[in-house]
Amino acid sequence: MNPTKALYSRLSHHAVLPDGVETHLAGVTLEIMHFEPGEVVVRRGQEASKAFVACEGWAARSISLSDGRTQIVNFMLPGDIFDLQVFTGQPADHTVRALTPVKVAALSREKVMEIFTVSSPLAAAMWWASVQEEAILREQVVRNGRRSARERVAHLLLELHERLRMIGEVDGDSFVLPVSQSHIADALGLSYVHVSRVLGYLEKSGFIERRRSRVTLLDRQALAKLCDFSTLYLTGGEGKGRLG
Amino acid sequence: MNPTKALYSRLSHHAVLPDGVETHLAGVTLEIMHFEPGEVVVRRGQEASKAFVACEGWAARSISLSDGRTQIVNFMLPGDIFDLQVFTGQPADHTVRALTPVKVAALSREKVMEIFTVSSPLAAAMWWASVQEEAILREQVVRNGRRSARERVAHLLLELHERLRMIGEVDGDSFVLPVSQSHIADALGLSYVHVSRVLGYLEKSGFIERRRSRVTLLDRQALAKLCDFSTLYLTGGEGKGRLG
DNA sequence: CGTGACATTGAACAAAGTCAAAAGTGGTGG
DNA sequence: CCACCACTTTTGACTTTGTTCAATGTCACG
Repeated sequence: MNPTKALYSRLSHHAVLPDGVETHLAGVTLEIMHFEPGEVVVRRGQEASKAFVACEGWAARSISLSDGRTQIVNFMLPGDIFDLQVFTGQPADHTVRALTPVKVAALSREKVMEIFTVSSPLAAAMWWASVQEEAILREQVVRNGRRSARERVAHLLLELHERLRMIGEVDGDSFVLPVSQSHIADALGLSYVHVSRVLGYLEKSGFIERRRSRVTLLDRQALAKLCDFSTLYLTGGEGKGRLG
Repeated sequence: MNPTKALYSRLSHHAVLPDGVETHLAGVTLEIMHFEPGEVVVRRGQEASKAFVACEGWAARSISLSDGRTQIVNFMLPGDIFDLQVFTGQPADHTVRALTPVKVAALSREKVMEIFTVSSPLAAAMWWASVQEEAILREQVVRNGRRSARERVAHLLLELHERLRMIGEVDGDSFVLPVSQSHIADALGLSYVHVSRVLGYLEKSGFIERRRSRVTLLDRQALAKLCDFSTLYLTGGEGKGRLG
């Protein structure tokens, strides 16, 4: 996906962006970078010098304990903006790693400033993106803290479906889940063995279907009920948010 | 605590704030609000119209499932700035509730804009605060996702100690923990019964001491080792972060 | 004193983890 | 095309961790 397009489609999904923004965006030159699965985009401890816009592929932000236990804090999908902390020049507290072949657009500190200067609606849109990212993070806390394994898996599937829907990467109720069960386990704070069991259960019970890495949600309603899923945190209510 | 002072001391702890900022801050009129324990500061679903600076007392941001299970997403201490999402005018995805008698300063959308306009270092400082809040949130995900009950409790105690230290509310290695074990349980994704057991264990093993609501960390080193605690996410490295 | 909220403790139970082995899956090179 | 490789997924047996239920204790405060 074209980086301008990825960013624009993501921002415009919830924000009423005024005309001309797309042009502003197009005017910002971006440095494109590629990463293969497993490669590190941002390393914990390194001072942040760039922000990123994901264009293609999946990446994960993770934090590891010294004994090797790893928690994936969130998945990053095309259109996601991350590491806007660039302003503070602090070392990253997390590592970002490509899960599939990934294309990202890098934004230097100056570029980000330029965006903020050039277009205040755009600045607001980035603020919006950061607010949404935090909401996703909060929901992740609830998911790992208060939901059972079944609920966690169902909830994650629904979240991913919704987020992918926003960027046009779903085919009806089905989408490609290009990560191993072990990654899902690291995101949900479970063992990969248990994730396998739960996915098996969801499939046998008719909630989902799996073919290769493609997942189909056979009954979104039932799944949502199973895990008390609400899209509030993703969409910010039914309508589009105001900006500016 | 004086709201200007709370905000200033919090911001200055990690940011090199230029002279004059304190004056700018003092110039911003703030609306002070009080809440008693249990009272709601921000209700889930309500459109955000104000941001807040906590001045005195503890509050908690929480999200509940429809069957009553509750997750405290984070504790809010004096100096914390929250709900800066005010810009987007979205409904809150969470509820903020006072845990002790609380004093907060409310900032209307216009006030926040004013702060951003009046002082760009101050704007940067607020950005910094929001970056730190996100880091705390990420660590919360790791804590609930990949740490054992013992580790979670120890980790939370160390985090609170550090955060309280930054605002001058510790007495050496001891501090007041003005919340019930049931609140701690809701923050850590555990049952309150188990929190009681773990605190009992930590006390019997000589890691901590409890007297009324005061906790003393008898061996911070050992506690930190027990739960793999690092202050990186709170302090952003050893030195002060750059801003602006 | 008595009351209500909070904390502790024990026993039975359930959920998820660990360990180990077998069975797919997909990619590569002969 | 097939054999081989590494990786991922599945499955079973067993263990561990934390929950639930219920009773008992403690403490501040009227």
